[in-house]
Amino acid sequence: MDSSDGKGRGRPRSDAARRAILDAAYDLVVMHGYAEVTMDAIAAQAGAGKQTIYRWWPGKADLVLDALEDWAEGRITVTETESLPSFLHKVCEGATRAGPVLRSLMAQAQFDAALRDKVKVRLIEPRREALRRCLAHAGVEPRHREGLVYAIYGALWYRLLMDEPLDAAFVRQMAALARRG
Amino acid sequence: MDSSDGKGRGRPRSDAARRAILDAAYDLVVMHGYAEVTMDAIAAQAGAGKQTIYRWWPGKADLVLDALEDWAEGRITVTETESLPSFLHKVCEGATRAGPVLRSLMAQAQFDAALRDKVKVRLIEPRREALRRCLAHAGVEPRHREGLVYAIYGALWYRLLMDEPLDAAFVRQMAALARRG
DNA sequence: TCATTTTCGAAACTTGCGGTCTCGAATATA
DNA sequence: TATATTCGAGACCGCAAGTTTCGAAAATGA
Repeated sequence: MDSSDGKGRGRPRSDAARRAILDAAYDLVVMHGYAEVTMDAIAAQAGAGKQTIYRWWPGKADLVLDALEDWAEGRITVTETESLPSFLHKVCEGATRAGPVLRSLMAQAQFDAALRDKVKVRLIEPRREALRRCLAHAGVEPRHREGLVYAIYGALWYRLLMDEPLDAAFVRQMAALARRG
Repeated sequence: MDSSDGKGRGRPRSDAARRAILDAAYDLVVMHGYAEVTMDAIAAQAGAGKQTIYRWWPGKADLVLDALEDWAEGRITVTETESLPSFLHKVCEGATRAGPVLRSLMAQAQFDAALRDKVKVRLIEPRREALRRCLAHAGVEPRHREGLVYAIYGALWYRLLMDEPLDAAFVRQMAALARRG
């Protein structure tokens, strides 16, 4: 995304097209899976030309990353003072809904170091930070927090990637892991 | 791999070609990364025809999975009575060495349910079982074991996929997680 | 008002790679 | 020696990512 809102001379960018493309990308990937969704299909679904996509996004993966963030916007309502089980429940719910998108992004990131950095900065790190605050608020000792962050988000991704459900049992398991100590 | 050692009539399968292909696949992927390695390159490096590859493996991903297992054979010498830190150290070492192969397999598995099942059965599950036994031997209470299996292997994969090192600090972190309780 | 600039949707085109097909030579059995 | 199957090699196909081209639309500015 290159806003370039610099008010040039020509026809301004169509924000409607931008929205349509983001929505089409997110919806199609959730429905059919990343690999099955072609750029032509996204363009067609959005009623846009492919060039309009490639002018603003460098490729499929970056588009889907933006689409995911756009979708998650506002939906991530983690209040500061939230119990760990409640936090985990919300995170698991969101991750399940956006599952196909998350998985495909993580997968593509393995073939593309630049994308991997973006995923890390924009998806991974902010959520780690949120969990750290939650653990702090839950009274977990500082020296145990970092290990728990890796254990919890690690297990979450591991299960997501291996098609194992992020259900209530899993939430209890992780909450129990944090509690003892 | 379809052994088909049924002693048919024609020319027998060249085991030298099989070995050369597996070695070429593993080496090339470790060196250059999965996405950069083409089937033509593997065939050329192995001095084999592409048809010889496709006769015995259904596709690139399955070939690489076999190549990984072939490489790991014998290298996984987890003795029954091993301390958890020692176990983790060995696992991290192996995972680091085979890192590019592991990552690409996990990535490809996100686009291919059949491959995902194979990875789970042949890579994931056996190692979970080994860790379970190790935790049992270390005296971890049964009700905590399953959560720890997910936490530890989850964190390991999470770090592997996010390019974070599986170093001594990580081993200590996970060992500490298992110890408290 | 009208030239200029930039975007738009649409579609043809290029490229690269996974995978298939074909071929003659090699190597086994019966 | 006839048959069957593999071998290496390379031409070939199909599909999707990404590029280029085109005429129309929508903004600026003189």
